[in-house]
Amino acid sequence: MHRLKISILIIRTNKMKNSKVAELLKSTEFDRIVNVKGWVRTKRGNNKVAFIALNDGSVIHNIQVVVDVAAFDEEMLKLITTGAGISATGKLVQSLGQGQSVEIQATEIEVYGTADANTYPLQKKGHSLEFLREIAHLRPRTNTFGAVLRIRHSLAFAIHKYFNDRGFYYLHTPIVTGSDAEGAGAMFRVTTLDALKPPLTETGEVNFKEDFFGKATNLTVSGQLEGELGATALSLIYTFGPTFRAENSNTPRHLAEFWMIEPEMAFYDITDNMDLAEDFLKYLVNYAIEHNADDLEFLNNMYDKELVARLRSITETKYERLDYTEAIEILTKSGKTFEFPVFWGVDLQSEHERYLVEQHFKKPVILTNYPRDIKAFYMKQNDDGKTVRAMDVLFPNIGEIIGGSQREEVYEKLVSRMREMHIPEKEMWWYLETRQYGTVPHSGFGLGFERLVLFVTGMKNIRDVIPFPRTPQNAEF
RNA sequence: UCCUCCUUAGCUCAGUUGGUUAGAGCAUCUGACUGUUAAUCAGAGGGUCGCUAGUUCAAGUCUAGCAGGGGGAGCCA
Repeated sequence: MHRLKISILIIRTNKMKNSKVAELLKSTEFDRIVNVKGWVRTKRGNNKVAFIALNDGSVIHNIQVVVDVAAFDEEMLKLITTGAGISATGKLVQSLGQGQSVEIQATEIEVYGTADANTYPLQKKGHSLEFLREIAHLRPRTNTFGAVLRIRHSLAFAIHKYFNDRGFYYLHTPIVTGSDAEGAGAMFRVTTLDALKPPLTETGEVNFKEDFFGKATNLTVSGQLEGELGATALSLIYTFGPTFRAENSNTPRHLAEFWMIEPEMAFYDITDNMDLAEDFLKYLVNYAIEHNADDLEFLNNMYDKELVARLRSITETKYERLDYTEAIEILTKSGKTFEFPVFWGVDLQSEHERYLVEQHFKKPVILTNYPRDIKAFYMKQNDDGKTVRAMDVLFPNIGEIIGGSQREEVYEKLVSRMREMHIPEKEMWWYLETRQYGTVPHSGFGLGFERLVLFVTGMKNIRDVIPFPRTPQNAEF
């Protein structure tokens, strides 16, 4: 009986509740024994007392673990270097030193895993974002990437919350698609055929009838067309999933694999669409300001002194809405010489968009009614015969953050546009049937998730706002 | 894909008109120090100067090719 009691006690001690750093730093319940587990950021001190800055990713701040050197095994303490994974138990007290409000006076420390200081690449200071990109498996352990990843999570959660609270349904559109008519860029082929000797047809072409799906398939470049199928049944839907583009784009704003949010709304016209886009963006930015204040403050101090002010202004200002035609007038009258000449009918270049947003209006701009020849086949045609009800939301620093439109719901108009643009009607029979049976006005848009995260974090390169970026010639990790 | 820049210690970077033994801070190791805040102080170890070829008496430095990376552009989200 006696023994049993002792063993139960031991088990209870070992299973003491682990507290997250975030929760301990906020606590005012002092003089209790707590346990915290995490990774060592730095250790400093002298031969009497050592201070361990411990981080577990729950918050950007570290908790200070105070170690009475005499009370611990010297060899064990030597194992505690930057990067080591440890568990520390001790009394939570108000800090005796400056710089932090609480600290833990350690009574017990367990080292789970060491990090050899001679080879561990992360140090206390001085890492470039370029270097960190090459060690993407370890960079989540840095302050910067901790902050970015927590903000990324918040925004993803806020997207679901925003739509759920407003009666939208999350629709899972396919990742593998047999339709190559989406027209949004080069696609990645999905196949189980032998790359060296694929089965051939009588005319010598690859015979995709023998492929897994019995036809040529690719990774999706957009969930929009399937999204429209959902919206013409559930009224309000959104998609939020990975998207793949095989473009050879090497820029700080492009990824081959990225995440996209695509709401699609029945009975919405282009104005409803713009209202939703503006309200949505303001909500998301505001959500981050409210829920990620510590992380934003860190990024503001380290990378971009105007970050928080810029985020605030985006939530407070009314976005400028104007026609493409008016934008062209502003640009031609601006007196500025652009690298790419401006005239009615051209697609706006980055330099033009940047001028409108950053210099002329100094706030986000929503452009509408673009020339139909530079926009997709499914956009609602205006009565002038020249323009379509497209809308692009342009943001400072990153340019186009949202692209959308009211959709063409009139069967005849849609078909004639498809013929003009050589979109294969036969393959798109299912899309066309939404216009044959109970067609209604509807609208939607696409938001590039990483571009949103880029804007909110103030990072400069899109490869730094996704854990494991996929870009041309790079699919490491 | 086009234009342009970069590559020197584990990391961040200096390195003059080509010239003897390539430097600093941080990190590491040793020592000192009773509460540190990127701790501090003293000392030590650490380099095929991205790779290959060339020019030259002599190349980290000049030239070419290749590799990796950055920035700008296009395509777009």
